Amino acid sequence: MQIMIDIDSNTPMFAQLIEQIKKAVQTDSIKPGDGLPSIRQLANDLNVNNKTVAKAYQLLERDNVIQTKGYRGTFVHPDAKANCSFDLNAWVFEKLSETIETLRKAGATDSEIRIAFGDVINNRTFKEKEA
Amino acid sequence: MQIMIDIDSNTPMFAQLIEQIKKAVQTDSIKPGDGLPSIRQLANDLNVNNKTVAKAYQLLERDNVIQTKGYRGTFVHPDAKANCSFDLNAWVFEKLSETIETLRKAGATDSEIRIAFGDVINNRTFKEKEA
DNA sequence: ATATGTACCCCTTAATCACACGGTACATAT
DNA sequence: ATATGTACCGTGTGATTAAGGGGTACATAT
Repeated sequence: MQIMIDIDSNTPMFAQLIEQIKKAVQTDSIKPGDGLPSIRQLANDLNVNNKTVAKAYQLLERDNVIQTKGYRGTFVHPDAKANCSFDLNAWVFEKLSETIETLRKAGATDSEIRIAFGDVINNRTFKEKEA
Repeated sequence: MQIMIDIDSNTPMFAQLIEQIKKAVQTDSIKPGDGLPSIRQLANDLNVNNKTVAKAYQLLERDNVIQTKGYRGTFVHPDAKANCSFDLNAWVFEKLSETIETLRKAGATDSEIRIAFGDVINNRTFKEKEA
């Protein structure tokens, strides 16, 4: 498995990592149980920050594509191939599309929608905007 | 009907205008058919920009609280009092809360949700991020 | 000692946005 | 002429964010 990172790409580096590792799983380039390079090592090889690799690994583990076993390292998840096919971000995109379409049809301004969205995601209860 | 604007308030000026006009309707301080000050005049009285007043008026008209009759001026909507009770922004807030809660429970990161939201509301089709 | 994932603290960069303002112009009708 | 709502061009300010980096530390186990 070889990973290439394009610094000048429009897609962020951690996303490139996720893409390529998923592709490696889908093409059987790496199989369940295989060990992945450690965060520090991969970061060093690619000349990126540890946190960038760690971010990619965390998201991959959340999606059950890889598994981290503490001090023992990181491994490909048993059901990696199946879990690769589900794209959480695509699903999030769809759900938000539906909701926003509803709000727009109700006459809400994009600006209003954006503000309400910001309030919700920052756990600001409605109309409670302090100084 | 008297309107007061607090420049230093945390709530934007156009929102203050909406609040006070709605309150004036709810307290029968102004009644359906009554004429409202013109945009330019109210802006001048309050020492704010025309566009700030215009924005408030447009939102009030969308919510059927007031009615603009072109060159004849702006008037209180026949069903103003009833339409005042419905707060579109509160409804938008609720709808977004439900959706975001669903997404969070599915494991989506707030950052991921924010990015997807930005893509949707800017009419960027999924994963089509050009340079 | 060494390596593992992980969790904090800090920072810079570029981008986006709400809010408000300024000006200019238009068709409408008085 | 004058006033109405409306639409378009622009400006600037302050806030928020993603992405990435730098550093330091921890418990775990070899």
